[in-house]
Amino acid sequence: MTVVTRIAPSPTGDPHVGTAYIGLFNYALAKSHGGRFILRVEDTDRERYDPASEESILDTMTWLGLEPDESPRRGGSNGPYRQSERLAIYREHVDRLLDQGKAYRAFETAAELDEMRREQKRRGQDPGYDARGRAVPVDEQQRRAAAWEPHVVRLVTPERGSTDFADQLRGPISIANKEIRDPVILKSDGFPTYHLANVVDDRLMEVTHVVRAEEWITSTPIHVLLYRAFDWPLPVFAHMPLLRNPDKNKTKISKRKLDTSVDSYRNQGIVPEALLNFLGNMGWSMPDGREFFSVDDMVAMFSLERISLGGPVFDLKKLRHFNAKYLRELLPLDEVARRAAPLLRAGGYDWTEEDYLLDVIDVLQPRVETLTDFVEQSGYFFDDSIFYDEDARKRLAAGQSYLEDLERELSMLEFFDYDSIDELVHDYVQEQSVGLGKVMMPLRVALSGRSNTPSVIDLITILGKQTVLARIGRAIQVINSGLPDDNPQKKAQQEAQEKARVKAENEARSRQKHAQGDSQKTGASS
RNA sequence: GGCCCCUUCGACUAGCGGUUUAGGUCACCACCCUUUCAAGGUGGCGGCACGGGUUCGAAUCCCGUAGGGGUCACCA
Repeated sequence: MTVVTRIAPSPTGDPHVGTAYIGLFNYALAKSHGGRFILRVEDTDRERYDPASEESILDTMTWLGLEPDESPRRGGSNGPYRQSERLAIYREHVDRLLDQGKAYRAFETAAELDEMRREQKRRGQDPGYDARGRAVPVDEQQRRAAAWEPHVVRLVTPERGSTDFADQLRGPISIANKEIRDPVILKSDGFPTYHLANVVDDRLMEVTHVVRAEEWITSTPIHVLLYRAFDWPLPVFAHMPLLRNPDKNKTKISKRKLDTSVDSYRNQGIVPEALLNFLGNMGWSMPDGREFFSVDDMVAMFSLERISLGGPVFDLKKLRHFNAKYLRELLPLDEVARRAAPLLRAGGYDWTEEDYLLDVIDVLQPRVETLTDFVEQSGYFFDDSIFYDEDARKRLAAGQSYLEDLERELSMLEFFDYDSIDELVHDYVQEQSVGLGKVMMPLRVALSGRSNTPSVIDLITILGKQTVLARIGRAIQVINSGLPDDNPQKKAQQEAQEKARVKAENEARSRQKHAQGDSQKTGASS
């Protein structure tokens, strides 16, 4: 028997990490059995429907690499894969139940139902539909329906006993039938509810394993009853633990308390491999204890038995750690560069030599956690207008003589490669008999404007002779143009002037760049 | 509140009756490395919710309690 799994997202907003999570496990289960993985769009709620959402959910699955074998985009033999296009199918199935007396039309208005619940509450009863609609004779139901009286269709459920099913992860689950009470299966707008559409579609799409979030456990008896009403065999049910907020009580993951948008993580520079690996460790573990693994690795080793049931907290720090691991170890350098490039371009940076980019990425790699960190930390590699703040100026001033010496010595250096530079600088430091830091820090600041960067020798090597000399020269100018003194007004004025100058330069550069054409810009993914 | 599910370090987890003085990872702390910041290395802190059973033996099995979550819609 072919294993068929599915995810059934509702297009009601941004692609949700929960969808990615459940998608990953459905994908892994199907693929580990050589089966199929389906994506079906559950757009039966016309109130919350968001037309942009479906596209973005589909795009996100592609970005993640969890390509469905069948979907609205890809099609398939059991389509359509959008529930709003399957209304006739649901209608037909509802009619079957109606004909067999397994369902009935109910005509209560919303106000009536509200009143019923109020009354139940007043009496201290649990609120719930009291099956009053069953009392309406079938011919009357038909007559009123024919007269276009608004109504829903409800499933007849047993009043006594219990509905039992097996959860693959939790064992037998039994829920008393009095908890169920004739649920609506067809809404008055002619759209099915989740329960009906879900069961019918899973059956017609040959789904064998229903892997979904824990929150569905209590409505599973409705689905079981529907399968029985249609005389269909049950699929395997497996209810995954719910991802949790990092709050005190670990409540169900929610937009209010956590960023739940996959797109948002994507825009923050999280790579799909890391997100998936992180998610794969939520409630699941490799038999050999490996924590870093690809989706393919997961597929190779997957089994439902290794799922643990405690609700895992979605820990941003751990996600970032996984991402950092991918960025600096697991992904090859050129791949990291390939992914960072569009973000850098979007940030207004440019370069001509591919090797230059690789060098920059290479030295920055150990100090980034996300792709966007590359943009934040690499400005001085692409932008000559270094801004020296007060702290920087102090550091420059402290090393003025070293800068002057080194400018001269570097200008005379014939071979401007790492080893030569390294030798030159170290010789100089020895000559002067000062601490390395006393020389390196002013140099670092002169070249980058900041006090934390990769190794200074790397900086010099990558930036190249011309740029290095120019920057040291300008730094010396800055020192000579006036040390920051104790006059705060003057200081503020200086800084404002300097900032304005840098800003103007940046704008000029960016205008130039736009004018040159930006057909390659791909950074602003949405 | 009724019903259902869950419960190993702050977080993610390994463990499926004896190999356990409960292992790993993140976070945190310390040290090492070091021209800064990182990265990396070493070490540390820290847990089987509680109470009963079953058993020669329980984190592992059973019951209860507590705690947490979910669900009770013409939303999925």
